Amino acid sequence: MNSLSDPFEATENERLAQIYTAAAELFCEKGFDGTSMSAVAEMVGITKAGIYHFIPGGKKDLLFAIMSYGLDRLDTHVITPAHAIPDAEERLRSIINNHVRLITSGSKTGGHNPVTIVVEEVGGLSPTHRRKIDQRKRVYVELIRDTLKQLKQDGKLQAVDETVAAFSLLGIILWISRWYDPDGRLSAEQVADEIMKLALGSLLRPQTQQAHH
Amino acid sequence: MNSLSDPFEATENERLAQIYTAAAELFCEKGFDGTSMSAVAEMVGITKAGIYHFIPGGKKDLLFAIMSYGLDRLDTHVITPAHAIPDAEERLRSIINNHVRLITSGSKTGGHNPVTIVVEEVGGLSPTHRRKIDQRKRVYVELIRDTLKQLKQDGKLQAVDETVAAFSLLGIILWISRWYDPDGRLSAEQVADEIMKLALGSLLRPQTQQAHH
DNA sequence: GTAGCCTGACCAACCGGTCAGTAGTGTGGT
DNA sequence: ACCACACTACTGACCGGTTGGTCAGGCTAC
Repeated sequence: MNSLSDPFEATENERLAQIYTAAAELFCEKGFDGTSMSAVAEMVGITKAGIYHFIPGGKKDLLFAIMSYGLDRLDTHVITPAHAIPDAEERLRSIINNHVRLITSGSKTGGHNPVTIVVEEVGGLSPTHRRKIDQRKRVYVELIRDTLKQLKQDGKLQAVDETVAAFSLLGIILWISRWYDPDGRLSAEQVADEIMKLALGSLLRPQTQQAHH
Repeated sequence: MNSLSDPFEATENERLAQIYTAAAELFCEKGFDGTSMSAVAEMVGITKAGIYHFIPGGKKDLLFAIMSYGLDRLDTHVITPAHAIPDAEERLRSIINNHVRLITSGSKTGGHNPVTIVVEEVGGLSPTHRRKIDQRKRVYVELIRDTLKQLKQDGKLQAVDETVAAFSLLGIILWISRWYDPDGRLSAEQVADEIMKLALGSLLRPQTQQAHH
């Protein structure tokens, strides 16, 4: 997707990784329009002109790169593992668990992570970039919806609309970053367990629910 | 709350109502920082200086007024009716139903409504205004959580954490405005029904669930 | 020497906000 | 009937400051 592979964790191109990390943090904190290039530069420790030496495309390309990275993380940690699971119920459990942990673990590393930025700030993208981002998001939604449809074919799904159920599940998960406090009463594991209980409780038919360890 | 009562529906002070409506639409569309005063003025049909004749407090006060109006709508359509219902299960049904309909009906009137703006853009407020908005939001969360606690005392609640459940319910509802299409396959009533099914399915214990007409 | 990294000075455009002034409208006095 | 006054609604010009972005050149390191 990006010309550079995983810029956030690169050991070479250290400056580039610093820029992406700083921009991601500031975009999450103050929003895309509320963050200036000078602010990003200051956090990295160089001049604004220095930023444009590494990011020739400017601010919009920065946003696109960060969103792409967030979706890359979703791909590797949630979507790809899910594709390897044939059983629908097991796949749904995997999706919920991995996505919740992706968000809660991200908020532990000093605030916000690039995974949550993808949701908002789509307006700051160029039409071409926006189409790419939107399509990747749609792929994820369809993964969830297809899993629910398969669950229905297996006779395990309650009498609910799959589309509404898929979006509701997404709403629960994406909302976590707004209220979860890693130093609070509940650990990330507890939150993941509770979300799992809630989601499966409303989706699976009672007789098919079974305890999981 | 505001020095002017319900500026969005006032027949007098027509210009003021126009300004609030235009600003709410633009803030939802492009974000607070992404919207300029000139843009608001242009949509209303007057000059930027003309805006400051009606909104002496400037941009921040505009945002605060719009958020307050959104919370006013939540108060009158969701919170106040809920307080009148002593039974916890019935009260929960009322909250879900009214809040979902408030959001779906709002998106029918030409895009976004001020109810959804309250969630984001809190960073644009002054500390004093932010405290007021945050406190009103907290009141609503506690209404839901208290209702769940009472449900637990009644023995109707499944074995779930009330806080996580309350936030998850909020996540489902607030996320609706991001995907609901009033011209789409599902009507507002159908969406409300589906959400109700999903939410109650994960919260109420099976033996206590009963069909509602 | 030359290639990559980075700076300081600079640019037009735009930001939120101010202000003097004006057109129109109604009011009161005579 | 007429004028003087006041008030509201609004404009156009303008302010200092900041924005995203550029560019010529300097400083290393190989």
